[in-house]
Amino acid sequence: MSTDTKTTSLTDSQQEAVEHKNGPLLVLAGPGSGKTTVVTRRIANLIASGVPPWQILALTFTNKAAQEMRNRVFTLLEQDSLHAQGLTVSTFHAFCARVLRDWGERVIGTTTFTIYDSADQRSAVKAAIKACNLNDSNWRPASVLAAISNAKNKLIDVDTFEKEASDFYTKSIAKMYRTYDDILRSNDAVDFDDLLLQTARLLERDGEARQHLEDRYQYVMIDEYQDTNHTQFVIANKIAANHRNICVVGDPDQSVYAWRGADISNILDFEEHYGEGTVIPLGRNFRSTGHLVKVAATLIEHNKQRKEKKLFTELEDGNEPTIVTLENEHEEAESIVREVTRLQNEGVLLKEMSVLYRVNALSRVLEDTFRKAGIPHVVARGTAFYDRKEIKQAISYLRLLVNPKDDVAFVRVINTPTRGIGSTSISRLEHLALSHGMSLLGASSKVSKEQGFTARAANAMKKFSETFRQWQIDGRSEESLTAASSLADLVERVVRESGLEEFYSTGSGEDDLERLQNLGELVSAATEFEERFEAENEDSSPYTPLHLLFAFLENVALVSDADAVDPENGAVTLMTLHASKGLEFDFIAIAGLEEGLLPHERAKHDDSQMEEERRLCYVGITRARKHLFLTHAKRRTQRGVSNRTMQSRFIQEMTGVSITKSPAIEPWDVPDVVPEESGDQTVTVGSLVRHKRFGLGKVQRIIRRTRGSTITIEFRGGVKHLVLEYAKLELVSPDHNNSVEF
DNA sequence: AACTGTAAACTTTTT
DNA sequence: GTTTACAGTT
Repeated sequence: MSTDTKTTSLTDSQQEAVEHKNGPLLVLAGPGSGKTTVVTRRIANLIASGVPPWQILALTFTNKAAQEMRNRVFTLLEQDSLHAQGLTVSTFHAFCARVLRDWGERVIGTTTFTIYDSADQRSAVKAAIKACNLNDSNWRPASVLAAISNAKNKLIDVDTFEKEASDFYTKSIAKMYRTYDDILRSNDAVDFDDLLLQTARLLERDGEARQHLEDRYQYVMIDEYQDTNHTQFVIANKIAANHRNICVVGDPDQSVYAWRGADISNILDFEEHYGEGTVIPLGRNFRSTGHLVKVAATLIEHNKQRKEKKLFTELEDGNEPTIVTLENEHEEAESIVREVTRLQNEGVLLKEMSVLYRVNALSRVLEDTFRKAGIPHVVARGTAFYDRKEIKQAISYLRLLVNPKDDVAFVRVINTPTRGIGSTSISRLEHLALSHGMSLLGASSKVSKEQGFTARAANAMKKFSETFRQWQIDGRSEESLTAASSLADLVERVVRESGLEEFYSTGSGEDDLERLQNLGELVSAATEFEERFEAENEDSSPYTPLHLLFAFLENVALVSDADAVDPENGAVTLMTLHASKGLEFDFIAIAGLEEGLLPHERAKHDDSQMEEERRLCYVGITRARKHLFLTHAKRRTQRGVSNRTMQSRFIQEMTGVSITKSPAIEPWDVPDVVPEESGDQTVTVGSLVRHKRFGLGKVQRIIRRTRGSTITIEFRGGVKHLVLEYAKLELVSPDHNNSVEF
């Protein structure tokens, strides 16, 4: 809630939570109950009552949540002209990364580790499966990884896992778990789960580290406590073991991450864990109008494994939620776009509207429809930029620069762009590195023809390692310490001297120009990061470019989709239900309320998973302040095939409260928001057409078939042969001979 | 070694 | 409908 100031009045329970100082405290905060207000005011209150800010640790799940909390505490404190110097507000993962930067030597043997993303994890686990001589068609990387991740979330390290393994399956996993971890260790790398697991192990095993951290953080706060896993519980619990000043905030009804190892008993058993703890329920909803609160409450009451909790509001009844049945996903998207337009005319701002869905795959049709209608929109995908091929390549160069032991990064870049080093040369190098106990980059400087390398490969490898040596020397140089943009300079230099820039500027590929621009954007991102970093660390000693690069890469590794939600831009936000947790909008549309989608197919045969789906729906509904628009389509095309659907059981469960069911839209009722591009338009030889990716082009030739007609078009970047039905061409100027229908 | 085209798997949700 | 893996070709 943006209206938060020190003078806003609080309810008695809110007040009690804010003033609670010592001892364990659980705040059971229903949706819209002013949770963030309570947490931020409590922090401000602690500081005002004399607690030094650096003794306070507040943990969240996303960077965005951390940032918002930090900002609001700062705002509160400024009015009292106090300082928040040293206050730690961070995500669990970023906090653990920082702890391991200080103490990592004792658990993982290094403090300068690289954080592996899911693609890196995949490479590592594939290597592990191979090293264990197991068949990788029986052992799919994804499921092995899931098993390992599961163990790590439950604080089961390799040794423990091995001891407990009894059957063939578990023993095989144990073997791969060990090999996988060995690979990570020899590469000086950790995965996401390791950040938590290794921190927990540190706290359990190392008295000195534990002492240091519990002395430093006298007050611990955890947001979204229902989403913590066992490992996170142990981390918080160890830090707070002695002073017991732990305050957790959460709502069991909003627990939607059990699939990722979140352990709901953490919040349910809080009172058992901390005998004399205080529990404060916040049930009054300040966010949503009456009808919406009622629908949400009615739905969640269908969950059986649930602590009964009253959810109520004193706001007016407001609008009734609308449920609409549509023929297919295109009509669905159109109906949402129309509703957005209608509300926009009523004065609701686009940035106060959001469209939610169960799976990312649903975003495509919605996106297309919004684009065609010309309505500003953003898809919340913070990770998308860093998933791009060219960005991954550049990042791999940078990672190898700060961590020469990162063999996964080495393999990714040694021959991109191509330098005449193929798979045989690489496996030869791998053997060489293994027998000398060296990293691949280290070994690459030592190759010679005598070891069986071709002259071309040997020279290319030597040149490659020499480039890195030079970057390292310059990255450590004291000279650039005072330079205003040392990090951006370094990134730019790596992009250039790695050959990536040249590769994409001279390449013949159609999206090369875009890729080149993205590389430019990476440099801008580095500049931005550098400015922010320096503003936040003003009084620290100057950093070398390599130090900055280290921090930049850590930042890149820990971005999430939810971080991309920017309330400042005037656009409708499209995102998954999961990503919407913790946010609120005037208008919420939820698409795809169908069996198999919401609830998802995989939850159908498991009661507790089904309840999680219901909670997910509940989370979505409770994001809305004033308008709720629920849709389902009778047919939906997924993976290229159209299927009949059944409406979600959740729709039935919500009836009994006021709901407006709009009839399906009749064909003649479809407004002109979405002009069909094809229709009766024709493309002919000589026509000017526009293609989404290739741009403008001239039609040279058309080969007609009943299905799959091919069309030859001359674009600026070259001649292309496309299948007419799929090309999604836009006619720019028609020509009237030899016409062909779309 | 590098490039090209086709088969197959894929989709739940994410730090 | 998209991405990745692999096989075949130059």
